[in-house]
Amino acid sequence: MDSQNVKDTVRQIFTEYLNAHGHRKTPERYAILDTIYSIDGHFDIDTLYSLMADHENFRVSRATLYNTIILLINARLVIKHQFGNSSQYEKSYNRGTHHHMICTQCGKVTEFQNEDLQQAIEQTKLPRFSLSHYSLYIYGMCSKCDRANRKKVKNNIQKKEK
Amino acid sequence: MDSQNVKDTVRQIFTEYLNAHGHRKTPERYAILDTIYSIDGHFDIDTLYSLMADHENFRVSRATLYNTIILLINARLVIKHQFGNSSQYEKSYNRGTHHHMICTQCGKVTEFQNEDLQQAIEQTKLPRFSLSHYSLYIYGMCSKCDRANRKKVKNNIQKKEK
DNA sequence: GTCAGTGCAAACTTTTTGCAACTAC
DNA sequence: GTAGTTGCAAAAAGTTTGCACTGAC
Repeated sequence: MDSQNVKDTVRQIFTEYLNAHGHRKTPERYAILDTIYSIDGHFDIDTLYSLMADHENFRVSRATLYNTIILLINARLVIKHQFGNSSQYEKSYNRGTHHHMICTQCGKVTEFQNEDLQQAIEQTKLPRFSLSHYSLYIYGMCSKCDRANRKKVKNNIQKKEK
Repeated sequence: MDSQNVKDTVRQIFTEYLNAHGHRKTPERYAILDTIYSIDGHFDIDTLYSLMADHENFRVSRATLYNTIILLINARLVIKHQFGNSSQYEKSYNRGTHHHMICTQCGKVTEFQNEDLQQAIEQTKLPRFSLSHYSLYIYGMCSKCDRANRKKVKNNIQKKEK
């Protein structure tokens, strides 16, 4: 499915959602949806705000962004993550399942895919719970920070032995 | 392992960590570690702050709590979660690995264990990354909300048919 | 015309930071 | 003694809220 096709489809899904819930179909809402579906990977409210002002030439307030994102989450068109300080979001329609590695030192987030892992999670029997979606966050140290840390520890041990 | 034993062990691990990284062994840090290992389940900074003031009779500033928690996370004695608005923490030593189911309706967080799932995640090869811990958050609907929802939908349909 | 939705600014919450005082080493 | 830590208060960062105005229905 190409990018324009996806945008059309999600716009339609959103329209149905808005109708079903008695919400108004404002230009702001569609502009936000469009912008989000132009972004690859994660974004936060601030990034979205800048993107809309700069590229879409459609200024919306942060309050509206927060309001609209909640609708989009409920319509299952956006998912919310919470690593680092600010909430991160990403489009969810037509996007391959992926997991996240988060470096506890530098905060860098890397995505990776793994079919076996995905299957294992999705096939798990859950006690009295119906799964809608999930997030797997793997914390640890990226190779860069790991190297820096080893060096530091080594130095401290040497210092002590003097 | 009984509770006091665990506390002694984690204190020792922390001491080693502090030594290795050239940090000082202050009474505040050990008091915080002790308090955390007296808590079952999740807690946030504010709860920890109150607990220390009320029960331990050891007042530490929030700034120190934030600072120390970072050390404890790096020492792998505490893990951090981010559901809801504020960060949630929990002790991690000698605590069974568990996953989280979060109800998107009522926000209730339930823990569950699953050996197969745990193995599948831990045995996954990660590209240029050393795992320290991970969090699996499964979103969906708990049985209670699910029932309430079905009822509601049923009522709406009946109402419509009148 | 009405009321949901928007923009703006203020309020609020959580976390970080700068600085003086303190203390572990 | 001195540099890492602490406490405090101020600031920053992210999000929510109240209110007047706008525009979708």
